[in-house]
Amino acid sequence: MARTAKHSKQELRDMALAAARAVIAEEGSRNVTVRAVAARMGYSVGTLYNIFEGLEELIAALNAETLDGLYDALSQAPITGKPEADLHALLDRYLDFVAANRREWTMMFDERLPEAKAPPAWYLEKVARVFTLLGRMLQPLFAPGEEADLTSAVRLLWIAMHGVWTLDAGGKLFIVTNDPVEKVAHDMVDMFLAGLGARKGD
Amino acid sequence: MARTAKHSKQELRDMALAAARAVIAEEGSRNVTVRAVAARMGYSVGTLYNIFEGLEELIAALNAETLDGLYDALSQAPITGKPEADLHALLDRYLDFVAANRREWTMMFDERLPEAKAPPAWYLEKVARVFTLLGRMLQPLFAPGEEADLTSAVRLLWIAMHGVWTLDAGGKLFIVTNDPVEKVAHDMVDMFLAGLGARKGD
DNA sequence: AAATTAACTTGAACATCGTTCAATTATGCC
DNA sequence: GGCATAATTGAACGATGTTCAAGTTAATTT
Repeated sequence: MARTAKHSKQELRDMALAAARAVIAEEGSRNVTVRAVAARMGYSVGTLYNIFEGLEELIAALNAETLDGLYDALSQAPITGKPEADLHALLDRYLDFVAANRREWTMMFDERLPEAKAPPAWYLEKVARVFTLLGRMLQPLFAPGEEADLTSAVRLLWIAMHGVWTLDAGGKLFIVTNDPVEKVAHDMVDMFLAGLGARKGD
Repeated sequence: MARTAKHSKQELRDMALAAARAVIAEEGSRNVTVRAVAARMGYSVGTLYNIFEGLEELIAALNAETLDGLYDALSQAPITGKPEADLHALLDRYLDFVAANRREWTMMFDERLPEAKAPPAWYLEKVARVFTLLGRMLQPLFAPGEEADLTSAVRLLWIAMHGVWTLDAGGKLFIVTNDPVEKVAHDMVDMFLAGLGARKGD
Protein backbone atom coordinates (compact mmCIF):
# COMPACT_ATOMS: atom_id res chain seq x y z
CA MET A 1 0.00 0.00 0.00
CA ALA A 2 2.94 2.27 -0.16
CA ARG A 3 6.27 2.85 -1.70
CA THR A 4 9.10 0.62 -0.55
CA ALA A 5 11.86 2.82 0.63
CA LYS A 6 15.41 2.45 -0.52
CA HIS A 7 16.25 1.89 3.10
CA SER A 8 14.06 0.85 6.00
CA LYS A 9 13.52 3.21 8.88
CA GLN A 10 15.90 1.17 10.97
CA GLU A 11 18.53 1.35 8.25
CA LEU A 12 18.10 5.08 7.96
CA ARG A 13 18.45 5.41 11.71
CA ASP A 14 21.68 3.44 11.68
CA MET A 15 22.99 5.37 8.70
CA ALA A 16 22.24 8.64 10.42
CA LEU A 17 24.01 7.64 13.61
CA ALA A 18 26.98 6.31 11.68
CA ALA A 19 27.12 9.54 9.71
CA ALA A 20 26.99 11.54 12.91
CA ARG A 21 29.88 9.53 14.35
CA ALA A 22 31.87 10.14 11.20
CA VAL A 23 31.27 13.86 11.54
CA ILE A 24 32.36 13.75 15.17
CA ALA A 25 35.54 11.92 14.27
CA GLU A 26 36.50 14.09 11.33
CA GLU A 27 35.11 17.51 12.14
CA GLY A 28 34.48 17.48 15.89
CA SER A 29 31.23 17.34 17.80
CA ARG A 30 30.56 21.02 17.20
CA ASN A 31 29.97 20.24 13.56
CA VAL A 32 27.28 17.66 14.12
CA THR A 33 24.63 19.66 12.29
CA VAL A 34 21.51 18.49 10.56
CA ARG A 35 22.92 19.41 7.18
CA ALA A 36 26.29 17.79 7.77
CA VAL A 37 24.75 14.51 8.91
CA ALA A 38 22.23 14.51 6.09
CA ALA A 39 24.85 15.21 3.46
CA ARG A 40 27.12 12.48 4.77
CA MET A 41 24.41 9.85 4.65
CA GLY A 42 23.37 10.93 1.17
CA TYR A 43 19.93 12.18 2.11
CA SER A 44 18.33 15.55 2.56
CA VAL A 45 17.56 17.33 5.78
CA GLY A 46 13.88 16.54 5.46
CA THR A 47 14.56 12.81 5.68
CA LEU A 48 16.33 13.25 8.97
CA TYR A 49 13.23 14.90 10.36
CA ASN A 50 11.29 11.89 9.17
CA ILE A 51 13.39 9.65 11.41
CA PHE A 52 14.08 11.88 14.39
CA GLU A 53 11.96 14.56 15.97
CA GLY A 54 14.89 16.90 15.63
CA LEU A 55 18.62 17.22 16.19
CA GLU A 56 18.25 16.78 19.92
CA GLU A 57 16.65 13.39 19.55
CA LEU A 58 19.35 12.33 17.10
CA ILE A 59 22.01 13.25 19.62
CA ALA A 60 20.07 11.50 22.37
CA ALA A 61 20.04 8.35 20.26
CA LEU A 62 23.76 8.76 19.75
CA ASN A 63 24.29 9.06 23.48
CA ALA A 64 22.23 5.95 24.09
CA GLU A 65 24.47 4.00 21.76
CA THR A 66 27.52 5.35 23.54
CA LEU A 67 26.10 4.30 26.90
CA ASP A 68 25.51 0.82 25.54
CA GLY A 69 29.07 0.67 24.33
CA LEU A 70 30.28 1.68 27.77
CA TYR A 71 28.27 -1.05 29.40
CA ASP A 72 29.59 -3.63 26.98
CA ALA A 73 33.15 -2.57 27.74
CA LEU A 74 32.57 -2.67 31.48
CA SER A 75 30.73 -5.95 31.56
CA GLN A 76 33.81 -7.71 30.26
CA ALA A 77 35.69 -6.89 33.44
CA PRO A 78 36.35 -10.00 35.51
CA ILE A 79 34.89 -10.44 38.97
CA THR A 80 37.31 -12.33 41.18
CA GLY A 81 35.77 -11.41 44.51
CA LYS A 82 38.61 -9.11 45.52
CA PRO A 83 37.01 -5.65 45.47
CA GLU A 84 40.21 -3.67 45.12
CA ALA A 85 41.54 -5.64 42.16
CA ASP A 86 38.11 -5.86 40.55
CA LEU A 87 37.45 -2.14 40.85
CA HIS A 88 40.82 -1.28 39.43
CA ALA A 89 40.24 -3.59 36.51
CA LEU A 90 36.82 -2.05 35.95
CA LEU A 91 38.27 1.43 36.09
CA ASP A 92 40.88 0.60 33.51
CA ARG A 93 38.19 -0.49 31.10
CA TYR A 94 36.21 2.61 31.83
CA LEU A 95 39.17 4.85 31.19
CA ASP A 96 40.09 2.98 28.03
CA PHE A 97 36.57 3.49 26.77
CA VAL A 98 36.55 7.17 27.59
CA ALA A 99 39.93 7.62 25.96
CA ALA A 100 38.81 5.80 22.82
CA ASN A 101 35.50 7.67 22.62
CA ARG A 102 36.35 10.99 24.15
CA ARG A 103 34.17 13.20 22.01
CA GLU A 104 31.20 10.86 22.08
CA TRP A 105 31.57 10.45 25.80
CA THR A 106 31.68 14.19 26.35
CA MET A 107 28.53 14.62 24.34
CA MET A 108 26.68 12.34 26.75
CA PHE A 109 27.02 14.91 29.47
CA ASP A 110 26.28 18.14 27.73
CA GLU A 111 22.89 17.19 26.43
CA ARG A 112 21.14 20.12 28.01
CA LEU A 113 17.77 18.58 28.79
CA PRO A 114 15.16 21.38 28.86
CA GLU A 115 15.51 22.28 32.53
CA ALA A 116 13.86 19.78 34.86
CA LYS A 117 12.69 17.37 32.22
CA ALA A 118 12.94 13.76 33.28
CA PRO A 119 15.02 11.44 31.12
CA PRO A 120 13.16 8.49 29.61
CA ALA A 121 12.83 5.23 31.52
CA TRP A 122 15.11 3.30 29.22
CA TYR A 123 17.90 5.73 30.03
CA LEU A 124 17.53 5.17 33.74
CA GLU A 125 17.68 1.44 33.13
CA LYS A 126 20.89 1.73 31.19
CA VAL A 127 22.43 3.65 34.07
CA ALA A 128 21.13 1.14 36.58
CA ARG A 129 22.88 -1.64 34.70
CA VAL A 130 26.20 0.03 35.34
CA PHE A 131 25.41 0.41 39.02
CA THR A 132 24.68 -3.28 39.21
CA LEU A 133 28.17 -4.03 37.95
CA LEU A 134 29.71 -1.83 40.63
CA GLY A 135 27.50 -3.39 43.26
CA ARG A 136 28.64 -6.89 42.42
CA MET A 137 32.23 -5.83 42.93
CA LEU A 138 31.67 -4.23 46.29
CA GLN A 139 29.51 -7.09 47.48
CA PRO A 140 32.28 -8.96 49.37
CA LEU A 141 32.77 -5.95 51.62
CA PHE A 142 29.27 -6.14 52.98
CA ALA A 143 27.57 -8.71 55.15
CA PRO A 144 24.10 -10.00 54.34
CA GLY A 145 21.54 -7.52 55.56
CA GLU A 146 23.74 -4.54 54.69
CA GLU A 147 22.28 -4.13 51.24
CA ALA A 148 21.28 -0.56 52.00
CA ASP A 149 24.85 0.34 52.90
CA LEU A 150 26.05 -1.38 49.76
CA THR A 151 23.83 0.54 47.40
CA SER A 152 24.66 3.74 49.24
CA ALA A 153 28.37 3.06 48.83
CA VAL A 154 27.95 2.23 45.16
CA ARG A 155 26.18 5.51 44.55
CA LEU A 156 28.78 7.55 46.38
CA LEU A 157 31.61 5.88 44.52
CA TRP A 158 29.89 6.39 41.20
CA ILE A 159 29.29 10.05 41.94
CA ALA A 160 32.91 10.56 42.94
CA MET A 161 34.09 8.85 39.77
CA HIS A 162 31.72 11.03 37.82
CA GLY A 163 33.73 13.98 39.06
CA VAL A 164 36.89 12.41 37.68
CA TRP A 165 35.31 11.57 34.34
CA THR A 166 33.65 14.87 33.67
CA LEU A 167 36.74 16.87 34.52
CA ASP A 168 38.85 14.63 32.35
CA ALA A 169 36.49 14.53 29.40
CA GLY A 170 36.05 18.29 29.57
CA GLY A 171 39.79 18.69 29.42
CA LYS A 172 39.78 20.37 32.80
CA LEU A 173 41.34 17.75 34.99
CA PHE A 174 44.72 19.37 34.61
CA ILE A 175 43.35 22.47 36.27
CA VAL A 176 43.07 20.42 39.44
CA THR A 177 46.05 18.15 39.18
CA ASN A 178 48.86 17.17 36.90
CA ASP A 179 48.40 13.48 37.60
CA PRO A 180 47.12 11.39 34.71
CA VAL A 181 43.48 10.44 34.92
CA GLU A 182 44.33 6.80 35.54
CA LYS A 183 46.20 7.64 38.71
CA VAL A 184 43.46 9.97 39.93
CA ALA A 185 40.81 7.31 39.36
CA HIS A 186 42.83 4.67 41.16
CA ASP A 187 43.56 6.99 44.06
CA MET A 188 39.88 7.75 44.30
CA VAL A 189 38.97 4.09 44.53
CA ASP A 190 41.65 3.47 47.10
CA MET A 191 40.46 6.35 49.23
CA PHE A 192 36.98 4.95 48.99
CA LEU A 193 37.93 1.45 49.94
CA ALA A 194 39.89 2.82 52.88
CA GLY A 195 36.83 4.75 53.97
CA LEU A 196 34.62 1.71 53.66
CA GLY A 197 37.05 -0.36 55.68
CA ALA A 198 37.17 2.25 58.41
CA ARG A 199 33.39 2.48 58.61
CA LYS A 200 32.96 -1.25 58.92
CA GLY A 201 35.38 -1.22 61.79
CA ASP A 202 33.10 1.09 63.79
CA MET B 1 40.96 64.19 21.83
CA ALA B 2 38.01 61.94 21.57
CA ARG B 3 34.39 61.63 22.24
CA THR B 4 33.44 61.07 25.85
CA ALA B 5 31.30 58.03 26.02
CA LYS B 6 28.01 57.96 27.82
CA HIS B 7 29.46 55.12 29.81
CA SER B 8 33.04 54.15 30.42
CA LYS B 9 34.30 50.84 29.15
CA GLN B 10 34.16 49.48 32.66
CA GLU B 11 30.56 50.64 33.02
CA LEU B 12 29.64 49.05 29.74
CA ARG B 13 31.25 45.81 30.87
CA ASP B 14 29.27 45.83 34.08
CA MET B 15 26.07 46.72 32.29
CA ALA B 16 26.59 43.88 29.84
CA LEU B 17 27.20 41.33 32.56
CA ALA B 18 24.22 42.57 34.55
CA ALA B 19 22.07 42.38 31.44
CA ALA B 20 23.28 38.85 30.81
CA ARG B 21 22.37 37.84 34.33
CA ALA B 22 18.94 39.33 33.89
CA VAL B 23 18.46 37.30 30.74
CA ILE B 24 19.57 34.16 32.53
CA ALA B 25 17.13 34.81 35.35
CA GLU B 26 14.15 35.64 33.20
CA GLU B 27 14.64 33.65 30.01
CA GLY B 28 17.14 30.93 30.90
CA SER B 29 20.75 30.56 29.92
CA ARG B 30 19.88 29.31 26.47
CA ASN B 31 18.62 32.78 25.63
CA VAL B 32 21.83 34.57 26.46
CA THR B 33 22.35 35.84 22.93
CA VAL B 34 24.26 38.84 21.70
CA ARG B 35 21.07 40.55 20.62
CA ALA B 36 19.21 39.83 23.86
CA VAL B 37 22.02 41.17 26.02
CA ALA B 38 22.52 44.22 23.82
CA ALA B 39 18.82 45.06 23.79
CA ARG B 40 18.57 44.72 27.55
CA MET B 41 21.44 47.09 28.18
CA GLY B 42 20.08 49.60 25.68
CA TYR B 43 22.91 49.30 23.21
CA SER B 44 23.39 47.71 19.84
CA VAL B 45 25.18 44.48 19.05
CA GLY B 46 28.14 46.36 17.69
CA THR B 47 28.85 47.94 21.04
CA LEU B 48 29.08 44.54 22.67
CA TYR B 49 31.77 43.62 20.20
CA ASN B 50 33.57 46.76 21.20
CA ILE B 51 33.81 45.49 24.76
CA PHE B 52 34.18 41.76 24.30
CA GLU B 53 35.86 39.80 21.58
CA GLY B 54 32.66 37.86 21.13
CA LEU B 55 29.93 36.03 22.98
CA GLU B 56 32.33 33.45 24.32
CA GLU B 57 34.42 36.06 26.05
CA LEU B 58 31.33 37.65 27.52
CA ILE B 59 30.27 34.32 28.97
CA ALA B 60 33.78 33.70 30.22
CA ALA B 61 33.65 37.03 32.03
CA LEU B 62 30.29 36.01 33.48
CA ASN B 63 31.78 32.75 34.69
CA ALA B 64 34.68 34.57 36.28
CA GLU B 65 32.25 36.70 38.26
CA THR B 66 30.37 33.61 39.32
CA LEU B 67 33.59 31.99 40.49
CA ASP B 68 34.41 35.10 42.50
CA GLY B 69 30.99 34.97 44.09
CA LEU B 70 31.56 31.35 45.00
CA TYR B 71 34.84 32.16 46.64
CA ASP B 72 33.29 35.01 48.60
CA ALA B 73 30.55 32.71 49.86
CA LEU B 74 33.03 30.01 50.82
CA SER B 75 35.52 32.28 52.48
CA GLN B 76 32.95 33.23 55.08
CA ALA B 77 32.90 29.69 56.41
CA PRO B 78 34.44 29.51 59.88
CA ILE B 79 37.58 27.50 60.54
CA THR B 80 37.45 26.01 64.00
CA GLY B 81 40.15 23.40 63.53
CA LYS B 82 37.75 20.48 63.53
CA PRO B 83 37.90 19.20 59.96
CA GLU B 84 34.59 17.40 59.98
CA ALA B 85 32.57 20.34 61.27
CA ASP B 86 34.48 22.82 59.13
CA LEU B 87 34.01 20.81 55.96
CA HIS B 88 30.32 20.39 56.58
CA ALA B 89 29.94 24.09 57.16
CA LEU B 90 31.86 24.81 53.97
CA LEU B 91 29.73 22.37 52.04
CA ASP B 92 26.55 24.00 53.22
CA ARG B 93 27.73 27.32 51.89
CA TYR B 94 28.74 25.73 48.65
CA LEU B 95 25.37 24.09 48.24
CA ASP B 96 23.54 27.28 49.17
CA PHE B 97 25.49 29.13 46.53
CA VAL B 98 24.83 26.54 43.86
CA ALA B 99 21.14 26.49 44.75
CA ALA B 100 20.93 30.27 44.60
CA ASN B 101 22.88 30.51 41.35
CA ARG B 102 21.99 27.28 39.67
CA ARG B 103 21.93 28.50 36.09
CA GLU B 104 25.03 30.63 36.42
CA TRP B 105 26.83 27.80 38.11
CA THR B 106 25.90 25.36 35.40
CA MET B 107 27.17 27.75 32.76
CA MET B 108 30.61 27.67 34.37
CA PHE B 109 31.04 24.07 33.35
CA ASP B 110 29.64 23.94 29.88
CA GLU B 111 31.90 26.55 28.40
CA ARG B 112 33.18 24.29 25.68
CA LEU B 113 36.74 25.51 25.41
CA PRO B 114 37.94 24.81 21.85
CA GLU B 115 39.31 21.33 22.50
CA ALA B 116 42.56 21.37 24.42
CA LYS B 117 42.88 25.11 24.83
CA ALA B 118 44.34 26.14 28.13
CA PRO B 119 42.31 28.48 30.34
CA PRO B 120 43.93 31.81 31.21
CA ALA B 121 46.19 32.09 34.24
CA TRP B 122 43.81 34.24 36.24
CA TYR B 123 41.26 31.47 36.03
CA LEU B 124 43.65 28.92 37.45
CA GLU B 125 44.40 31.31 40.28
CA LYS B 126 40.75 31.68 41.13
CA VAL B 127 40.43 27.91 41.31
CA ALA B 128 43.56 27.65 43.41
CA ARG B 129 42.05 30.06 45.94
CA VAL B 130 39.22 27.63 46.55
CA PHE B 131 41.67 24.77 47.02
CA THR B 132 43.51 26.80 49.59
CA LEU B 133 40.34 27.08 51.62
CA LEU B 134 39.85 23.32 51.57
CA GLY B 135 43.49 22.78 52.43
CA ARG B 136 43.25 24.93 55.54
CA MET B 137 40.38 22.81 56.76
CA LEU B 138 42.09 19.50 56.24
CA GLN B 139 45.34 20.77 57.71
CA PRO B 140 44.77 19.41 61.27
CA LEU B 141 44.64 15.89 59.86
CA PHE B 142 48.17 16.04 58.55
CA ALA B 143 51.48 16.26 60.33
CA PRO B 144 54.16 18.70 59.23
CA GLY B 145 56.01 17.26 56.28
CA GLU B 146 52.91 15.66 54.86
CA GLU B 147 52.04 18.61 52.67
CA ALA B 148 52.11 16.45 49.57
CA ASP B 149 49.51 14.12 51.06
CA LEU B 150 47.44 17.10 52.08
CA THR B 151 47.29 18.64 48.65
CA SER B 152 46.60 15.25 47.15
CA ALA B 153 43.70 14.73 49.54
CA VAL B 154 42.35 18.19 48.82
CA ARG B 155 42.34 17.50 45.11
CA LEU B 156 40.64 14.15 45.46
CA LEU B 157 37.97 15.57 47.71
CA TRP B 158 37.36 18.46 45.36
CA ILE B 159 37.05 16.12 42.39
CA ALA B 160 34.60 13.91 44.25
CA MET B 161 32.53 16.91 45.26
CA HIS B 162 32.62 18.05 41.68
CA GLY B 163 30.78 14.88 40.82
CA VAL B 164 28.08 15.79 43.31
CA TRP B 165 27.82 19.35 42.09
CA THR B 166 27.66 18.64 38.42
CA LEU B 167 25.05 15.93 38.78
CA ASP B 168 22.98 18.17 41.02
CA ALA B 169 23.27 21.30 38.92
CA GLY B 170 22.51 19.34 35.78
CA GLY B 171 19.37 18.02 37.41
CA LYS B 172 20.68 14.48 37.09
CA LEU B 173 21.45 13.62 40.69
CA PHE B 174 18.08 11.97 41.08
CA ILE B 175 19.08 9.46 38.43
CA VAL B 176 21.63 8.15 40.89
CA THR B 177 19.89 8.61 44.20
CA ASN B 178 16.78 10.02 45.78
CA ASP B 179 18.71 11.55 48.64
CA PRO B 180 18.84 15.35 48.71
CA VAL B 181 22.09 16.85 47.54
CA GLU B 182 22.96 18.02 51.05
CA LYS B 183 22.92 14.48 52.36
CA VAL B 184 24.95 13.18 49.45
CA ALA B 185 27.56 15.88 49.94
CA HIS B 186 27.83 15.24 53.64
CA ASP B 187 28.05 11.49 53.12
CA MET B 188 30.80 12.07 50.62
CA VAL B 189 32.81 14.14 53.08
CA ASP B 190 32.31 11.57 55.82
CA MET B 191 33.46 8.77 53.57
CA PHE B 192 36.50 10.82 52.71
CA LEU B 193 37.38 11.62 56.28
CA ALA B 194 36.99 7.97 57.18
CA GLY B 195 39.33 7.07 54.35
CA LEU B 196 41.86 9.64 55.46
CA GLY B 197 41.70 8.36 59.02
CA ALA B 198 42.24 4.80 57.90
CA ARG B 199 45.23 5.74 55.76
CA LYS B 200 46.91 7.64 58.55
CA GLY B 201 46.54 4.56 60.71
CA ASP B 202 48.73 2.56 58.35
C1' DA C 1 -3.06 -1.58 -17.90
C1' DA C 2 -4.50 2.53 -15.99
C1' DA C 3 -5.77 5.13 -12.15
C1' DT C 4 -5.41 5.87 -7.48
C1' DT C 5 -3.34 6.13 -3.20
C1' DA C 6 -0.01 6.80 0.25
C1' DA C 7 4.58 6.65 1.90
C1' DC C 8 8.88 8.62 0.97
C1' DT C 9 11.87 12.37 -0.29
C1' DT C 10 13.13 16.83 -1.37
C1' DG C 11 14.88 21.54 -0.92
C1' DA C 12 13.37 26.24 -0.82
C1' DA C 13 11.91 29.29 2.78
C1' DC C 14 11.83 31.19 7.57
C1' DA C 15 13.46 32.83 11.86
C1' DT C 16 17.38 33.22 14.54
C1' DC C 17 22.11 32.94 15.60
C1' DG C 18 27.22 35.04 15.96
C1' DT C 19 29.92 38.16 13.60
C1' DT C 20 31.63 41.99 10.55
C1' DC C 21 32.27 46.62 9.06
C1' DA C 22 31.16 50.81 6.33
C1' DA C 23 28.62 54.61 7.67
C1' DT C 24 26.96 57.75 11.06
C1' DT C 25 27.09 60.41 15.24
C1' DA C 26 28.99 63.07 18.74
C1' DT C 27 32.57 64.95 21.29
C1' DG C 28 37.24 67.29 22.40
C1' DC C 29 40.83 70.17 20.39
C1' DC C 30 42.91 73.85 17.56
C1' DG D 1 33.87 76.77 13.08
C1' DG D 2 36.26 72.96 11.38
C1' DC D 3 38.70 68.85 12.02
C1' DA D 4 40.10 64.58 13.94
C1' DT D 5 38.86 60.71 16.53
C1' DA D 6 36.42 57.62 19.28
C1' DA D 7 31.89 55.59 20.08
C1' DT D 8 27.90 53.68 18.16
C1' DT D 9 24.94 51.86 14.93
C1' DG D 10 22.41 48.45 12.17
C1' DA D 11 22.26 46.38 7.70
C1' DA D 12 24.36 42.43 5.73
C1' DC D 13 26.48 37.68 5.63
C1' DG D 14 26.82 32.93 6.32
C1' DA D 15 25.25 29.16 9.01
C1' DT D 16 22.04 27.04 12.08
C1' DG D 17 17.44 24.16 13.31
C1' DT D 18 13.02 23.56 11.59
C1' DT D 19 8.83 23.48 8.56
C1' DC D 20 6.08 22.04 4.81
C1' DA D 21 4.12 22.31 0.12
C1' DA D 22 5.43 20.00 -3.74
C1' DG D 23 7.33 16.20 -6.21
C1' DT D 24 8.46 11.19 -6.73
C1' DT D 25 7.79 6.35 -6.62
C1' DA D 26 5.87 1.96 -5.75
C1' DA D 27 1.92 -0.81 -4.12
C1' DT D 28 -3.00 -1.30 -4.45
C1' DT D 29 -7.34 -0.96 -6.71
C1' DT D 30 -10.27 -0.78 -10.55
